[in-house]
Amino acid sequence: MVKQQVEREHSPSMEDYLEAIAMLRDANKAVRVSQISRRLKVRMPSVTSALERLSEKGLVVHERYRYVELTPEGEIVAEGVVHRHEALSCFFTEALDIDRETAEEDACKIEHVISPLSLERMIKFIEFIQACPLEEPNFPKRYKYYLEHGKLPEECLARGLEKEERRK
Amino acid sequence: MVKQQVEREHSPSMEDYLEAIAMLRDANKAVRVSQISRRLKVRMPSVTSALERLSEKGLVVHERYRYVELTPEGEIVAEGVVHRHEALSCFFTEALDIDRETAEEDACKIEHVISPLSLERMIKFIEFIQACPLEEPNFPKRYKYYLEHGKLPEECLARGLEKEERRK
DNA sequence: AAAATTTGTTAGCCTTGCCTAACAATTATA
DNA sequence: TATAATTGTTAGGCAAGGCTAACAAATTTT
Repeated sequence: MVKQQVEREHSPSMEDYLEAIAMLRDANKAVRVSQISRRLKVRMPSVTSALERLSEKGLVVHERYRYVELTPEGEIVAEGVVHRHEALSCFFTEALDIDRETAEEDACKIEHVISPLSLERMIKFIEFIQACPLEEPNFPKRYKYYLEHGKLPEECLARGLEKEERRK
Repeated sequence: MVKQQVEREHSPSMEDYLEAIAMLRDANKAVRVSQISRRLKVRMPSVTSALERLSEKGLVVHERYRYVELTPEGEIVAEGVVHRHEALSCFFTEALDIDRETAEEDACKIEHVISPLSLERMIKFIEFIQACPLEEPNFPKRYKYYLEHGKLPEECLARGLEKEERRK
């Protein structure tokens, strides 16, 4: 709790709309009110009014009854959201071994509130475990073993103990 | 982002109030409107009206001009929030090596949206790295080295290569 | 091209959750 | 104990962001 110093530029809701628009466009779908509505599971009038608010902020262009487009600035914001989303969902699946669906759901929520630092660290973390593939059992394997058995694999403990012994 | 199937029981705001009440009480401070107001950085009338909403849901007891208390049910909800908060802030500091302040801020936001599964995995993850202390350089050290130098420590790579060699 | 369907908008309502201003109760102080 | 200071409440406002109902434009079908 305790409020953050700097208020976020855009609300979670606005970020969701921008993200949805960017992703529909990237999927080569016409970006229409109905598409956004379906994707975000809100009714069309909610989309219309959201687009109005986004227009006022200069983030989208939308003529009545026509397609929706991002402005260059909207593009930048959307890109940021998508990037956070992808990093988070990757972290959840790769680092924490969470199923894709849950990972996506959590990413959708957390992308709106996570700090740049924490996000950066999650990305570094993924890099880190990907840089460890030579060790056997490597990081993800050991972690999965721990998830399943509640302890580290034998050989891993053994290796640790060896070192302990040697130290004496 | 695609809505979650199950709507959260209580809003982030309500959870913040419950958490604040529990923590003030645990700090042996009188739980008064003014205290909550200070802690959450909202004005007193906002607290009064929030308490009214919480009363209606049977989560707090609050007589006009008097102290605030949690009901048994409010207690359970508050406990859940505090638990999520602590697990998250621990994960950020211990696993990702993030400074306490940022960790707290992020925990405050994410505690309201994270799924039970992801939370559980973060907890397991902390257990996992704490179960690795025998290896040298151990997990947190290697991770910190990676953060600072952008690569794994020499000896770590060397060990990996040895194994590669042996395999040939 | 007329009719039917789909899509989009407008108007208007509702809840949440914050705010300020004004007032009331409580507590502390002279 | 009377007054001052603090604390809390009430009343009322406002923005965000959702909704439905009714209507209008666009598109598709006949």
